Amino acid sequence: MPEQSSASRRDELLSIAAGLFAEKGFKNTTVRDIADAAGILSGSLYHHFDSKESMVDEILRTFQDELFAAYDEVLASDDDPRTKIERAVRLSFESIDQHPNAVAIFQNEADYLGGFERFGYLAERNAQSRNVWMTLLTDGVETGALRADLDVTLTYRFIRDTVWVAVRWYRPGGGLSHEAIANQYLTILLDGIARDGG
Amino acid sequence: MPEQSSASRRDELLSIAAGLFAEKGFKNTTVRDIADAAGILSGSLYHHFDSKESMVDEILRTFQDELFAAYDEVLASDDDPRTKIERAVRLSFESIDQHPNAVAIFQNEADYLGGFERFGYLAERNAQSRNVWMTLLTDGVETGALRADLDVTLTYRFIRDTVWVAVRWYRPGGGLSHEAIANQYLTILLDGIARDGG
DNA sequence: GTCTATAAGAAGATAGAC
DNA sequence: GTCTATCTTCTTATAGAC
Repeated sequence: MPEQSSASRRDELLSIAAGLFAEKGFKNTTVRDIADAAGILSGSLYHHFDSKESMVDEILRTFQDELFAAYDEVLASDDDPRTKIERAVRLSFESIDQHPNAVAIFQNEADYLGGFERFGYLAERNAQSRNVWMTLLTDGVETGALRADLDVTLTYRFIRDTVWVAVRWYRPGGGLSHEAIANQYLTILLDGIARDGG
Repeated sequence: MPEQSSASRRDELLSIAAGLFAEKGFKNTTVRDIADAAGILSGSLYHHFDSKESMVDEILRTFQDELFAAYDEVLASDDDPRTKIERAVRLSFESIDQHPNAVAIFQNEADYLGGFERFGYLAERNAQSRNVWMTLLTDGVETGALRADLDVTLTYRFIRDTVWVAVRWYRPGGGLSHEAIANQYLTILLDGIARDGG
């Protein structure tokens, strides 16, 4: 099965590239870096991919397709608003656990890459994410699960940034599981760090 | 006064470079980009600076010297632990307001640049920041101002990341002052977003 | 699927004139 | 303090052999 073998090699190279892009940044990673890490010469990469750009494009698209499918599942469920928010937070940390490189690349490069036509879908996904969270939070306030005086827009940005920034220090397989981090995060987010009644 | 005029021009160029580094990233900004924005040719930049690297170095050093002087002042004060934490948070948002470009550059590039000997001081400053916050939070727990069961290390990373990430969307002079953001942030952080008693 | 060889352009930096 | 002119190196990408 030549196609399957070819596909595996593609995935392997993509995984190597993702690790380097995440660690050093897209621009700081040369095609020679990727080829070296894969044990081949830089020209050989072009048998598998059109360009360095198309590599990062494929990494980001694959990751985002999966992530937003998961968000859609939460939105479509009939859980109560607070449970939906918790689920959305948990699946985000799970995503950091499963695809740390893709998350890191997205966090570090999306702003810059999004300015190019080829990566316009990054801005669309950003708007889609905003819709998901604004819906969850607005429902939370309307049903009384969240404080009535909550600034929903500010809270959306707060959650978005604070969840995904964990990719900077979280290491899969380390002492702290993504479930434990999600629990701690939800505790801080939903109950605050001030002493009860303090 | 040739020195003063020279110094202003230096600062002007540094400010232009900082804006580009913050917007596009260090590696994505060429010396030609900087020169174009300043209305001169790229070669002329080297009358003022040794290299592109020395420009970002000066930007980051200046910013960090000021920031850590402010932290030291809070630490040395005789405010109670909760007030110190609030002050540290407020001065961080003020720093984002005053030096948004330097903060953005630090957030985006410190991890990568810190790997080079020349930028080793970035790792030192990182450790120093950790010490500041661990001290503030440990004091907070010991005096009963913060929950006794708080994971201090996790909370430190949480505060560090959540405060500085605001540089991604905060715009000085916009509808929201840095003081207002600090207040909202402290409300979420210290009281949580859950309904009282919910 | 990888290698050899190389083209084409971009980027950081320099020397000396003005 | 800036410009002209240019060097060198790095980087992406290509063509064709194996």
